[in-house]
Amino acid sequence: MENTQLATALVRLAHLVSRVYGEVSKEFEATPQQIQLLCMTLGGPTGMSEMSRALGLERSSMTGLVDRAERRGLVVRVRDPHDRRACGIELTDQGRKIALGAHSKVTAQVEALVGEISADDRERLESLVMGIIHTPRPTTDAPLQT
Amino acid sequence: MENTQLATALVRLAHLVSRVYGEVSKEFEATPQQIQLLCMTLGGPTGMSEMSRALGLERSSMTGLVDRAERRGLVVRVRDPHDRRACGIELTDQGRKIALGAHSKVTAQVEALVGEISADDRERLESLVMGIIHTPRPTTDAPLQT
DNA sequence: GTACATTAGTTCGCGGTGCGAACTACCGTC
DNA sequence: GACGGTAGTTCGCACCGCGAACTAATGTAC
Repeated sequence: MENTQLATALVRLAHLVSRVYGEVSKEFEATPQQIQLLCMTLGGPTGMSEMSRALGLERSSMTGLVDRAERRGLVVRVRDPHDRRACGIELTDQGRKIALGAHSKVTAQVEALVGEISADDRERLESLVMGIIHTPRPTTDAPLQT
Repeated sequence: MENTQLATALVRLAHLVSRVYGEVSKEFEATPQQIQLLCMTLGGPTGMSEMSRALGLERSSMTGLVDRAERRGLVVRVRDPHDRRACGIELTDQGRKIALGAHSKVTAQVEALVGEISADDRERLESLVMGIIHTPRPTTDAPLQT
């Protein structure tokens, strides 16, 4: 039987990263999903459909998430000049501030999770994980930004 | 400035693992949190407090999660013979069946995420990730089972 | 140009989820 | 026995995600 310890370890690691999101979002009086949305929007206005694919959400869930973020003054919907059906999601000043701050915190705390490892180990780990996340997959999952 | 690519890569990996949970839980007509609860309970009856710590949830959230799982016939609450305040959570036959099935599926799909890597790389990755998850932390986070 | 298929996003109903305050029952310590 | 602490629950609230059904708009074939 194949060794399943790697899979179990990756699940636990994922859980630790989730907890980082939980803690950081509390600091910014937001929810993990809101922080995820804001960080993803740092790269510039993005369409609802593209974001829902990237986040693995149904379109209706995306609508709700953006509604709540908009209601808090963190994002605004902007018209797509080329497609009247579509709209882009853009950060407000407050949203951008929170996105940048949360991004830094999440990064710092995930780095803290990794802890003190040698430069060789670090490079190897990064290379292996990058290999995993960049492997093409059948389902559409656009690269997720933090 | 320190390289943040590792942190970003780990966040993306965590997201991929979350999506695995999402997909597997749909197959078993459950939610990711319910699957997480059931898998954790495979190791035998566990107290609410211990589980809430392991899952990073408030006690009231644990109560709700167990309520819903119990209502679905997946777990039962059992009295603690030594402490009338406490109760243990135990899997029903149906719950155990789902837990075992989901655990296999999650493991297989996380393995599929990892993909084809050399035995050396695989061993190295496992070692590095195990190092991360077993590093002691200030907050109590009991080891999480899948 | 028109008809049809498809896409983008929204609305609605539903159930699940998580938090925190406040509470009760119980245990441990002095 | 009194008191502090623990285990778990209740309650109110807001957030979250899904899927069916819908409208508006775009793209494609004829």
